[in-house]
Amino acid sequence: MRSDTIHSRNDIDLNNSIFSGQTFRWTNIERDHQKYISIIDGNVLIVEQETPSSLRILSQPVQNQNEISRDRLNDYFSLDIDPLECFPLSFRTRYPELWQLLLPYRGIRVLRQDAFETLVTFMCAQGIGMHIIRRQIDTICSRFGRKHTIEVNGKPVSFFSFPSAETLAGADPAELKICTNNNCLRASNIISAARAVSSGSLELNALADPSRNLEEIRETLCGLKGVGLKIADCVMLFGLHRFDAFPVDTHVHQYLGHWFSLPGALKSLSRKTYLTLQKEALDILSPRYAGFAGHLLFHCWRRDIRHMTSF
DNA sequence: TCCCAGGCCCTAC
DNA sequence: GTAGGGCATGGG
Repeated sequence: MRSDTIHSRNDIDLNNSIFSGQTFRWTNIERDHQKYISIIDGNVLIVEQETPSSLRILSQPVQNQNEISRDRLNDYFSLDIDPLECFPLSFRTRYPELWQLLLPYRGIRVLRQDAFETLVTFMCAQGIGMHIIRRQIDTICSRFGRKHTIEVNGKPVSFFSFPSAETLAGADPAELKICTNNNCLRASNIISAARAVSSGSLELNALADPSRNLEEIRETLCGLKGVGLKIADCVMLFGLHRFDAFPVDTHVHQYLGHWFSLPGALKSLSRKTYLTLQKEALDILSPRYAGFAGHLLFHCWRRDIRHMTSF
């Protein structure tokens, strides 16, 4: 297994940052040592904290694929981005108390994840708690993904990769329903989305072109059954690596009212309210990094104000 | 028991 | 255009 170390200008806290919610595919295998495992680009990766600003990564390619490069890891963990610089000076001066509250969250990264995996993940995240979402993804992987067993400190550890679009396109709806919290409609929608991707009628790679217009991408994604504004924005932020995409979920809806007193936050989150709130948020945050900044606000809100511990 | 959790969609008005 | 209910389950 190859070992590598990647560094960041900022502190990185694995337990409190990278894995705090934006991905459901990293699993803690050694809580005492903060050791996590996942599969990225056909490589089994084990990540642990080396120093406050560096990660030690053990990687092993699966199925004779090439080893993952250091550049790719820096890209995946978005170490090219300084989270605090995602907030404009106007924000820092206008909201000094909130700014102080955000400083401990400087280690939070928005991972540049796989688009299809992100799409399915957020299709599983409708109106239910974080632990059920994680359970759904775990079950999808264990039933439809490929099993990999590697050795960690002399002990075998088994892990499942996320299934391909082709695999989910051919999934039995009754079996997928077991994975989607018994929700038939959700299972059916995921199969439809997988068929769109595997048949080529939905080209996620083309949507990842950074020169493309956000609204145009969102319109395409919203053409899928079971995908609305929020899920489309999450796919753009986490799966298409568009840090300018700003999803408004129930928590964002709440903090936009609490911290910024946006009048739209008092209304229910209809399509119209969603778009209004999003536009108003972009006036407060830097448009280029609104989604990245929003992710720090999201976790700060959940942990410091709502005192939620799950992620 | 009740409310809400990283929503979406359909119906009634 | 907006409000309300269904989908589903579990934790606080």
